Amino acid sequence: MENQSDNYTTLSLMTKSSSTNYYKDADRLLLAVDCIIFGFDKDSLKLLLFQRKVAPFQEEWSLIGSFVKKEESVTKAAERVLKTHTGLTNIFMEELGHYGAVDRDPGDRVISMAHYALMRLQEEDKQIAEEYKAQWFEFDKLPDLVLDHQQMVQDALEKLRRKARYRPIGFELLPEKFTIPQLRLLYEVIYQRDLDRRNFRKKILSMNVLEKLEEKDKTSSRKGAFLYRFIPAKYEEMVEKGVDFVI
Amino acid sequence: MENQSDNYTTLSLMTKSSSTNYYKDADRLLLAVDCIIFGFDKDSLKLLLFQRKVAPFQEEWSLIGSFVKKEESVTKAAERVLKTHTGLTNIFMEELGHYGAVDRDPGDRVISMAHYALMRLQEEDKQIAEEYKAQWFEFDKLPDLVLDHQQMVQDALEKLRRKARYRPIGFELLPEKFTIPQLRLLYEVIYQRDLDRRNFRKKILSMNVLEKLEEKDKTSSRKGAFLYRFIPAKYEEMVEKGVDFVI
DNA sequence: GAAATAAAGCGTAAAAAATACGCTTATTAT
DNA sequence: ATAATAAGCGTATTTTTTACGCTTTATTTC
Repeated sequence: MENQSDNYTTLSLMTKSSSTNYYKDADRLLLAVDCIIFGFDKDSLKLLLFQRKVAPFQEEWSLIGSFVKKEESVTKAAERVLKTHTGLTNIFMEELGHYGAVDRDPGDRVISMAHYALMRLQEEDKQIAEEYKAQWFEFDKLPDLVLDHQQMVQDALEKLRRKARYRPIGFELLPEKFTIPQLRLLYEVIYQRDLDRRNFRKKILSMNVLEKLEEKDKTSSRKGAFLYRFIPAKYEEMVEKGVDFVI
Repeated sequence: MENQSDNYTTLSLMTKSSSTNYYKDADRLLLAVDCIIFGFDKDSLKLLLFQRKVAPFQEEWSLIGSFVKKEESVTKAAERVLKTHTGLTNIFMEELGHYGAVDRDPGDRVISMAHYALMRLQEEDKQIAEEYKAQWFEFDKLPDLVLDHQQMVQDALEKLRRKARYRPIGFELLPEKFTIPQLRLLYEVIYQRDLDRRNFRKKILSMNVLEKLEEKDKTSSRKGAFLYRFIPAKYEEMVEKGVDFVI
């Protein structure tokens, strides 16, 4: 399926379009995807990193990434990267933007399409990461990263903040069932500021996108807090009505 | 400066990184930039298109675009495209996103980095466009476009709307001096809905980012309306103070 | 040159949303 | 049984948004 040839001309002859040979004068470049993977674990934001396997900068900390192959879409490449390093699919992932400076990678001219993803973290995920030689870092204690990955991480956090304000992506970072205080804590971590306990509850409940369950979670308080579930259909309904989701 | 070789191996040997030959197994792809250029002319939104010069789809209507060259950044490529087709530089331009489906271009595997740009339109610009074989179309009377360009245009309009709501990019579409009613009309065109004359004025003036001039513009009413100028420094001040720009 | 016209511009009131914060409730540790 | 603690509820206050009447300034028409 994947073509391992490193000779472009040969490869070109093997594709359907080569016969007409349009665009033959254009430069051919290396295109990569890099993924900024956010994880949320109880009360802190984490980032998935791994030690680069190839030179240059071998063994240094890096975002997970790969080159885009000729026969896969950029999106598919990003999904492949995620699967390769976490074993997971069906994770919320979105384009962040391109990083295309000529000299961003001393190894060669490489343009990277950065993507960011959100996932809920549980013990099993940490073990899985280790299996795949990746590691979760506290967001505010990151090591130095290769190339322009530091910049990507910073841009991704900004995008996450902006996006989370107007779209219900925060739920991607929580387990299916969560309490209102947990949800609030998540937003406090993302925005790095306190949110009023009572007003936050009022606001989120007034949007009518949560279903209250009978169970309580008692791991973080004596009284315990009721569990809720996010109902995507109700969110759609809300959008239809023209009401905004704003936190 | 530009390398015209279509043989990757040869080209590779000529670059600084080829000696170490990192990444030699990765596929090399064609990367393009396409630009969605919005123009605003008195009271209507327009889009710049041109007739494609190369096969396939030669002579059909297309966004302006080009392949990214090995020795230029993606951003520089987008600026080059704009300059080539309008003669203009220093135009507000921003990344829209990538279009990377494997079969999006039957000519070859091409990934496109779409960018959108905003510009004020005056008579001279229309003539310039003609010189460059480009043409301004009313936004709601666009011809069929090649490839996935229709999708790009639709996505760009959505991004423009979202962005214009929270960032002062609307000013990019107006002449340096403009009246409040003109500014309102622009937003009405972008959002396709009426905005209350009096409330709009109140809101925009309360932000304190405009400087009132002594001159009046009398082209669109008997009474005439005072001209204003957008002061970027005041906008920065506003951002510093933590006040939001929201229309 | 007076009257009619039309958009620009100003102001005020009502409605809705955001914020601040006191008080009650449920549970557990002592 | 009581103290402690976070969850949850309610109410008052402030701020923002929306609706819309009225005045002003210049032009066109008669």
